[in-house]
Amino acid sequence: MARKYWLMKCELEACSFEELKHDRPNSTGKWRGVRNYQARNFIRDEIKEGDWVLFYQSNCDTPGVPGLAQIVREGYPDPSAFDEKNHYYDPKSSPEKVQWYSVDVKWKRKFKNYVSLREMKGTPELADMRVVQRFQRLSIQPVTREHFEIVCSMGGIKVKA
DNA sequence: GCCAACGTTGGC
DNA sequence: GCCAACGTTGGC
Repeated sequence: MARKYWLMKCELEACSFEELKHDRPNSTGKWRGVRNYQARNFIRDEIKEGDWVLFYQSNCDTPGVPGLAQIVREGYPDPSAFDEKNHYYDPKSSPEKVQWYSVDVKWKRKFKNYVSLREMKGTPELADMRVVQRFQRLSIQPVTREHFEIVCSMGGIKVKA
């Protein structure tokens, strides 16, 4: 199975790229609380171990991609949905009838240059990338290999894909 | 803090 | 099953 590429949004407040590297065990973050069906389907069905992730920081002064992560654990039931005290609790989900899924991502590589959304919007080759479309809210987006490589080169690194 | 878009909910 | 109301996302 060919390796795939994704863009995953994370609110800066929830976990920055630096926090992922330094503050999480083994530099690995557990992606919890996705409550959108399209994003859920990607997590459950399509995202595979070894896939590359453009780690995207949203809801901050300069939204953009600081670097790369990689999928280290494929879709598994999101435990936050089962926990009544959790903000993401969903009574419609249970271990018997799982609604929502998690993946784990590991910090991989920081770009030499931060690639801001603004720069991506200004790059004609990225015009059909989802993240640059107006009002594109989907928090997990498939990325083509071509777009992935362009973003990496904007970030000043070369990735052997 | 504003506000457009869009997903979800719930009354009918 | 329609659709209005409401909530959330997220750039600006």
